[in-house]
Amino acid sequence: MPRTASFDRDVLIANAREIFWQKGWAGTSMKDLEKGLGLHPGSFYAAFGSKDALYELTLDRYVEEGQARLDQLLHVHGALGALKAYLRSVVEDSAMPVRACMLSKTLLELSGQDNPLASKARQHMATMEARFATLFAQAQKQGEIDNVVSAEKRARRFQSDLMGLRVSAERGDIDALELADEIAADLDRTQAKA
Amino acid sequence: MPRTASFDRDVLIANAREIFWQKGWAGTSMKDLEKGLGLHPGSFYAAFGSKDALYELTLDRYVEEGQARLDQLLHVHGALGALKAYLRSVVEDSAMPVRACMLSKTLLELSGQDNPLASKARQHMATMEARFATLFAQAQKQGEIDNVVSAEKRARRFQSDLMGLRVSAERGDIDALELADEIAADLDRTQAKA
DNA sequence: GGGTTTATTGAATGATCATTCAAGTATATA
DNA sequence: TATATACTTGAATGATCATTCAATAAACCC
Repeated sequence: MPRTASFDRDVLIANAREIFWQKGWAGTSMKDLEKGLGLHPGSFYAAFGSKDALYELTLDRYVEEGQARLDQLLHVHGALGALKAYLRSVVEDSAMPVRACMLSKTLLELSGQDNPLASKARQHMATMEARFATLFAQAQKQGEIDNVVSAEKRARRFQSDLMGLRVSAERGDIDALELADEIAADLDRTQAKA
Repeated sequence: MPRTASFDRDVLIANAREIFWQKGWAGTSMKDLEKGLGLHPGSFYAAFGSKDALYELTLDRYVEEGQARLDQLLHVHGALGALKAYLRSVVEDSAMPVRACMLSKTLLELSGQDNPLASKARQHMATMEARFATLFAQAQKQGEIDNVVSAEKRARRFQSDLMGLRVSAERGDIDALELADEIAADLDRTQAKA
């Protein structure tokens, strides 16, 4: 029957994620993708349909990997430890091409233009937030932190701080690891109600 | 002598700031600017030189206005009160077309492409951070907050939290004002060393 | 190994991008 | 009112954008 494709779709999506993450949506041209993925237009469109469709796939992949990393940290450090370790990991992991969160980058670049990808980023943020809430609830249940403030509120604040940390890290002129540790240290403290 | 220009340059920069802030750098086309400013290409290039040059002007303007707003809040609420009020103001001010910080948007969109405007955003962030540090030092001097942690460190954390807050606010699906109050409440608490 | 089927190639498409510039127009002085 | 001077206009520029498609090449089944 037919000829088999010469590329590994999964690898291509991973490469595309790196390119999009670094250069942004508008900043990544088809030429960049063709060069980075080693694909000519015909193959590209046959495999992914469009630039936007591939971007969406990379966004999904990005979140899946974040969740997997969090699961792994949970297994090693427990709930509270995982949350703390996650803060460090996002600014110290040298495998990550960019410091800022890809969801934040997508949201900030595209929400003003009502691009559907911005909504997609919003949804993924909500998913991550829910994941954080589960971990906070677990930490509370195990007595690692108090339950003066609900796990949901803790999660929302955590994600906000996390995104701030990662924007700060993108600046490059400050000690992001120190900042991460400061945020992590706050997790231990009894939370005051706003 | 010559004919006088029919437009107010200051008003045009303010309009451009709004357009750029909302739609982003790549998301704003010359057509958008021509329409939004009521300027034809010739007039535009005579007045501003290039799209990038105007963007830089709007970035400067953006920071000037932020500083002015902070000065005003300082006069009304004092140092610590100004910092708290600033947190609220960035998410509740209906005159602001966008929630996310324009410096963050610029940095995240353009740092991956090594655009000089990203460096400009970085510089402005450092300027704002220094301004915050001055306010924290003042608050410490007046005994409004402890001095366990230096004003500079406080300022860095404050700006990080602020940027996180504003990215969160851009999502639109969470109560940003509540989040702002939570961050503000933390300013009163004795700061633990990381 | 021939035929079928699908992957690959790369030129072509039309749109839009930022920018330029020559021609036309209005104003302020003299 | 005449003229000099600068502003305004909008068509034209060449580059680059994402995407399409007809032609070519390769691999699998019979």
